[in-house]
Amino acid sequence: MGTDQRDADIQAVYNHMQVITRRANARSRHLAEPLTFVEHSLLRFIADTPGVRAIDIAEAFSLNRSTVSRQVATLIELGLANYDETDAGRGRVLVLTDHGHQQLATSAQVHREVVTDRLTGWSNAEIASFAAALIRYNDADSK
Amino acid sequence: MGTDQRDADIQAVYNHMQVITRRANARSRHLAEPLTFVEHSLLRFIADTPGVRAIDIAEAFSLNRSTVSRQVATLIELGLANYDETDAGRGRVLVLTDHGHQQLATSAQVHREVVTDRLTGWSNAEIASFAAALIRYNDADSK
DNA sequence: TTTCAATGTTGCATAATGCAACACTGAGCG
DNA sequence: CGCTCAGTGTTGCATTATGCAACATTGAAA
Repeated sequence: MGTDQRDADIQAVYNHMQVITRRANARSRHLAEPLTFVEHSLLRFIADTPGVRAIDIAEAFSLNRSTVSRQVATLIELGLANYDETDAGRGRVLVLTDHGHQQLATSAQVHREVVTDRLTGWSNAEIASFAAALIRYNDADSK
Repeated sequence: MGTDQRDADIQAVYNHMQVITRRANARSRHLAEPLTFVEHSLLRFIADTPGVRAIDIAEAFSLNRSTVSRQVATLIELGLANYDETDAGRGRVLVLTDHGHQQLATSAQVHREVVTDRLTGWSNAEIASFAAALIRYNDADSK
């Protein structure tokens, strides 16, 4: 009995993550706030990962090098990122420009507000618990 | 102070959902199990929504009619869905074929197993709570 | 019965992606 | 100290998902 319920709950987890993904994709096609979904993801990863190179992004996102190469070229064209000229070593290290940091902060705020609306009526503890579960879930995939 | 923590947790919720979306997209590009991400989503929506027409799918998924038209054509070519010939009325009602039901069940099982692995070490109560939070979160978006 | 709005389809364009071939460069070896 | 090669990045070409707009179809209502 406990097992059946557990399986049902696991199925629900998958189904609702699928819905989240579908809706996130749909939203990202229509509104490209200050930043595209791809741009936001990349900037955040660069900001959070000191010494990161294009190849690292490709691995982290399961994308082809060529795809990342083009996306990074776009970020640089937009003045959001740049190569760390002070760096020596294999490959080229990416860093955010001031503009990049600023745009990322703005974009994050926009999205945080959307999520805030959707979490109306949730207690602080419920949100904290939800965030913790999401983090735990993602950590399990990083292994 | 509670507010700061709440904001931080909300930001974490967004960030980790972004990761989930990114990874789901990446996985769906590489492995198309028995079914593609799009196919699985569509079949599940058709299965769960009696009397559904292509236009309903377009609205639910925020896709253009033309896109859905082509995707549905693919499902029919693959023998996964069909028009309900017994139906009269505006538009054409979609139903799953036996093969469609079967493939959806198989695909759901595959994904449930993946999720099961990632939820190793979680108690039944923790999973139930996570599923409930995801459902609650998605419901808030349907309004 | 006729008309029209709702629904579905198709031609054309765009964006994201993969693959493969090529170009560049630093690390380590002789 | 210079050479070679593996690691990294770029570019040409193809594919897929998507949107838009024009067109086709069809049931609902006058």
